[in-house]
Amino acid sequence: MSKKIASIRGMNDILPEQSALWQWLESRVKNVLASYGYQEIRMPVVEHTELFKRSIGEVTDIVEKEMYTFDDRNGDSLTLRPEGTASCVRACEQHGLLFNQVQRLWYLGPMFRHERPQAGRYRQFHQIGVETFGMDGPDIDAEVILLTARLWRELGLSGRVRLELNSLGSSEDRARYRDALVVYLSAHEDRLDEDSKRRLARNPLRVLDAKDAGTREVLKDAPLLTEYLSDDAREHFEGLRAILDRAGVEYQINPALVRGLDYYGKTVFEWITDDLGAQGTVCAGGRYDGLVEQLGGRSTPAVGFAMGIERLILLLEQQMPELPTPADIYVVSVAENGAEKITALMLAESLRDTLAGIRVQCHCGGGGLKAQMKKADRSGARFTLILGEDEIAAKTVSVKDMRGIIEQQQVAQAALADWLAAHFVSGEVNG
RNA sequence: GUGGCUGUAGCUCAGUUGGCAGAGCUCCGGAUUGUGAUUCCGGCGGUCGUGGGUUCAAGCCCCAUCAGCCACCCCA
Repeated sequence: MSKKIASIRGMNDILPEQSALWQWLESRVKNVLASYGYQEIRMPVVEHTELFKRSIGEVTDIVEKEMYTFDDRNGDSLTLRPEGTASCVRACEQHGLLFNQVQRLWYLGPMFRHERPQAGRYRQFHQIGVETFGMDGPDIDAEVILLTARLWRELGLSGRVRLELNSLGSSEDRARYRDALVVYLSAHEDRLDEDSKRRLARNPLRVLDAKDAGTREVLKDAPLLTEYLSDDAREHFEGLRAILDRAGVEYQINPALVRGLDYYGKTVFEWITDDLGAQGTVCAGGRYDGLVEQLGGRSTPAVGFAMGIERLILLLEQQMPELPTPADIYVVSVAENGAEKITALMLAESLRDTLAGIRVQCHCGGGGLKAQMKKADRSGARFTLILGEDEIAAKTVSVKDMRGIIEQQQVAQAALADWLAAHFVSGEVNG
């Protein structure tokens, strides 16, 4: 026997048993997005490496050590997308979707980061992302957050996630603050833990959420980001808070909330759960007014977020919503071939023609009636249709209610669709 | 990239101080002819993650490697 080939580390198959939940999640999310008038955009999974370097930031971990980058046959450096925002901006810009107009978009798909796999973190993972363009007021920030709040209600996760909020100010505000912070922290560098020293050099704002006690002590007297906010940024943030308060969305201001990607400014937010171990962030986003220009377009305000589908699935698995089984009707016939089998297949076909939305599974392959009944049971079907010699001769079919509520009976084949429709539609059966 | 724990049947796991590889579930078949989820009986199924080493003998001890889980880093 030759050696078996396994999937790539951190890149998982989603098996039928799980895909039902994925589909349930995706359809609910899509409904909510549609209810806000958002439209889908689909981008390629591979882009020029340069796109991510310019958007995410050269010195971020993502770009420095987590990207799947390779040379195309013509020598171009290509990268499997580590996130969707850059691609989305590129696509919109490339097709003129941003000039003098407003866009509300969403996408769904796999992202790739070469990290060590862990609960809720994989090398190929899936995000549902939302990006809006052309709106600079706090109203759109609020809309996007209200949308996510509705999502949690729709998924039954409201009680398990909390919202954290912060404002990073404009990019100039942030730059001034960063300088002040670096000056302060450098003066106390000897009291910082190793991680924070490294961050100080690479991404100073991230020192803010250090866990080390000594570092926290130093941070007590550090300059505050809020003191560096421009009036514009401050008003924007207060405007957003006013809307959220009015809408009854609860949140916590977290001054240490600093998104890892370089392009964020002003509003940043995260939805966090405590039920997933170390990977608590389930949805994160914010405003990135500078990114479009940074990628060569005209200055365009933008707000967006992304949520990790695997993490949401992990949460949902803990509370399993009732999921549909594969079939509503299972068709069984006593002979593996011959008249019964042909009639069974034809009957199933005609039911699919007539009964829209009803799922009919026809038994194929061998097995006695007993075995076939067992399969019928496993399929979750409400009714099993039995075709044997007697039924063929009489042009009928025996209909068995697998829940035993309706007595088994013979129904004329010609009247079968109506019989089933009546029982499914009447509401006495919920398929 | 760093550290800790774990890899035995399709799945969940047991396996004594090294001495011929086990259970439950699933699957398949049977318990009077054409009727499922319960019950009873039987059967299929493993080079013990992989590669080396120690030993008369390795699932068990040693080394390496791969994978999974958990945490750090980072992030959805």
